[in-house]
Amino acid sequence: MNELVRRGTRGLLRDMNNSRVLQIIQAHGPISRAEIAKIGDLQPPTVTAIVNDFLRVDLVRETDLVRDNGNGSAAIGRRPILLCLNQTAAFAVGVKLRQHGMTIAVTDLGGTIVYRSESVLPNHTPDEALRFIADRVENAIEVAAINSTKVIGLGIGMPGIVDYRNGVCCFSPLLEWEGVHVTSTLESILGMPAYADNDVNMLTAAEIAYGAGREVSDFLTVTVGQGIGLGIVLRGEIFRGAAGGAGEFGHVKIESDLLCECGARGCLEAVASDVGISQQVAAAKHLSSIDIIEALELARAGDREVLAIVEHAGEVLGRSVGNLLNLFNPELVIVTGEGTRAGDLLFAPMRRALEGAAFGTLGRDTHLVIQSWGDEAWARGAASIVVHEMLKPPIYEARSAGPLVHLLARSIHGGTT
Amino acid sequence: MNELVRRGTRGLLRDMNNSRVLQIIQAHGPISRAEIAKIGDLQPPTVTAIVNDFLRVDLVRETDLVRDNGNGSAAIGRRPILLCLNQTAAFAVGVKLRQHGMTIAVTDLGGTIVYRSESVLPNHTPDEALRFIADRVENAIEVAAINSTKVIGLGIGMPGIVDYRNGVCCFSPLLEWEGVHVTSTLESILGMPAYADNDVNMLTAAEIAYGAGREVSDFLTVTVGQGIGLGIVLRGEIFRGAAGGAGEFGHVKIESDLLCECGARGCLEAVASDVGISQQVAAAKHLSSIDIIEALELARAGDREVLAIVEHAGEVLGRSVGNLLNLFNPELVIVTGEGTRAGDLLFAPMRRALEGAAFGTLGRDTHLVIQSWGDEAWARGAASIVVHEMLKPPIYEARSAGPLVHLLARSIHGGTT
DNA sequence: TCATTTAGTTCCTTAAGTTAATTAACTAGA
DNA sequence: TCTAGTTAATTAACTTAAGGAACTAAATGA
Repeated sequence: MNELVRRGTRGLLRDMNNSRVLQIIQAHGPISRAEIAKIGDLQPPTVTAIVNDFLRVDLVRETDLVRDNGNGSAAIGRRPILLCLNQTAAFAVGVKLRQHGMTIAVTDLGGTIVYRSESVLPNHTPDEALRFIADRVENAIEVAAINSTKVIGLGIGMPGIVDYRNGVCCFSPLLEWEGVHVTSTLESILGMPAYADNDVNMLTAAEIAYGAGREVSDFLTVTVGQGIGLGIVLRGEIFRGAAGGAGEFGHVKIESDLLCECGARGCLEAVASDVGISQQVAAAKHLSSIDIIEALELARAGDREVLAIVEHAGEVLGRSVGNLLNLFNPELVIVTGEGTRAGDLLFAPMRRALEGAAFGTLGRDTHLVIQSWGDEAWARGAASIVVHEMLKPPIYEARSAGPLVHLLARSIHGGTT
Repeated sequence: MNELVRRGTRGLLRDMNNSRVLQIIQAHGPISRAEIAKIGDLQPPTVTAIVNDFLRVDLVRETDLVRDNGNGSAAIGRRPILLCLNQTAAFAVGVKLRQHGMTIAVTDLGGTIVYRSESVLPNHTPDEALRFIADRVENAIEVAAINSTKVIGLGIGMPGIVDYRNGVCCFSPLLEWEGVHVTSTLESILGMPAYADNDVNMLTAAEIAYGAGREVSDFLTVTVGQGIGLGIVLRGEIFRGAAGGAGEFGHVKIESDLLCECGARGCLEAVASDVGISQQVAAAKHLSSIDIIEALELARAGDREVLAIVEHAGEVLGRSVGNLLNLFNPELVIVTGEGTRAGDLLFAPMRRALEGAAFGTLGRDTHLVIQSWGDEAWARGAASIVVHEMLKPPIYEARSAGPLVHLLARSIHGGTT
């Protein structure tokens, strides 16, 4: 039934508690050992031992911040030594692939981008493309002047269906990739753990690590832009489905005859994405094409025909998201992507339709966050998947030792520079 | 982020390996210790120690079955001692609540029903109803002549939204329950672990334990009958959503004006459930009502009008299930419930619509099983949730010690009867 | 100065996986 | 029939990491 769970080995205990302590330090800012023990339900000696490992690797640092009770009165007893994550103890590389280009970002553990580059992705075979990517990554690390032993891994996001567990790009029409073994190739060239994922999941990972999903264990990320995507977070983990194709939300079918880019008719994407809306507007206005921004200006200017199209898009989107609530019952839905610039034009009808479609009180009980769009989110997201892999409880079997194990193991030999 | 994972305590290792070994014995039939060690990636001494615990409690028994290589030629070396689960070492009680009645079933670990009873559920307050249920359960155990120390727990399924983790029935229109603390009440009366769940999830649990989902880690159970329900299995675990309301599939909205029993318009249930179909047929034939069986007979007799209604129901159902494939990407979809008696009348158009709605090759890659309907499935399912709780890896924090821990702990004091 | 309180460490114990050696039970060939 | 070879299962010694008690450190306040 569940052969994926790790067996009970001695190392598992330490791995789990390592992750537990590190996660607490990361989440609860400067914090004392005693407080960690309390929050994590661990024994003080265990915390001491684990923290010592982290201090040795310089992953965690002691601050000389003096305790303050808030009300100004100093508390009794020995002052705690506050610990915080050393954000620059390690770095992660994020790669976002597009149809003809790629963005590379190097971030520290806090998600701060320390280096960024754009490249044109030459039109080669998958294998050549991967070699090119690896070359650009090596170059980025060099130019960013980062000690390569401090790089804990590479996250790479791409459009299409990706088998995360095995690191294989199953099917990507835009890249024209099918069954490409992404991570194994990159790992063997670069010598660091690599993680490949669908691009929407990269964004979702950023939400888990730094965004609105930070405090929430079950939420959905809906991306509206050129296409419509969905990231699913269950129990604090990104859910990817049996073979990695979960969340093809844009190709959910609704009652409509509009032709989608995927070749099918009636996809949500064909009605409610930026591309879908502008195509509908172009057809209505008898134009060969129209930019989404111009289309929205027409709507804002009060063009009834265009308004109706956008409103309908909002309704359809709202109903589809409402159906998601029925299925997933999340605490939170984050809507993001370039499409958020449509604002209330799209989201007022969306909210209405959403409450109508959700079962019982689900529509009112679920928080909805419309998040304005930052272009750097993709890049941070790709890197944050690596950080996330480092922090998550190592409960399931993995292809290889995770970033944290690597980091701790390395400096047993290497010393503490 | 993920405070739900258990901390790394010494007992965790043994708990995890206990579960691992027991699961292997349960799944792989009569099996030797050596083979368990191989499959489970455990050391032989660990297996021996764990198996000894199980033998002491009589949960597992040694058989004198002689090894046979299949080709008749006896193998070299010492013959393995084959182990198998003692199905009657423990019993679980399952309760299925309906609007005005309840079914109680007592099963052994293999899911064999050893006792079964029906009761009318008197129309009382939730608290009185729970007392009544507890009374009937105690009676059932007594009449079934089972040593009460061998009863490992109670599973109770009900229509509506149930918070499984906290054992609370949040909202059940049929029972007129809202915020009822089911398990804590039953546990305190009966003195055994209790688990409350949505009724569809009970069926799904049965599929995991004994059905088509036995070998599959990600699948969906779609129940078609009076209503339409959905059970979601991810990584071998039933997924219940943030507050237990995941899987309100019957109230997913489609393009339709039909009024659903829930008060909303356009629910899938209003179009494609038994009730929905017969209501549509009744309206078309200008009858006040018609039985679903008669309606299907009309269709089989060739009534074009009725055929169109059933066909449309199948299409809508297929499109909705196809959308589920896009979202969950399961390996398998099991369709079950009374509605399966409609046969190809409903499922031929369903299959067609399904393939059209699923993205890319998802429709062809996913197995679809239409499962004929056994009435005892609900009852077995409720009990099997307890068995499932006993077998599953104890990775997450639980309200109290699970059934396996209970069983092993009890007979340290009690001896091995 | 000294009792009190909270933080953090040290040392010993204990549970449970790990390893290697040992015993058990069997087959096949000389 | 004896012996070498092989697989199964157990035993005993070892190791790791959590658990717990005692102890040191550092602060407050009378």
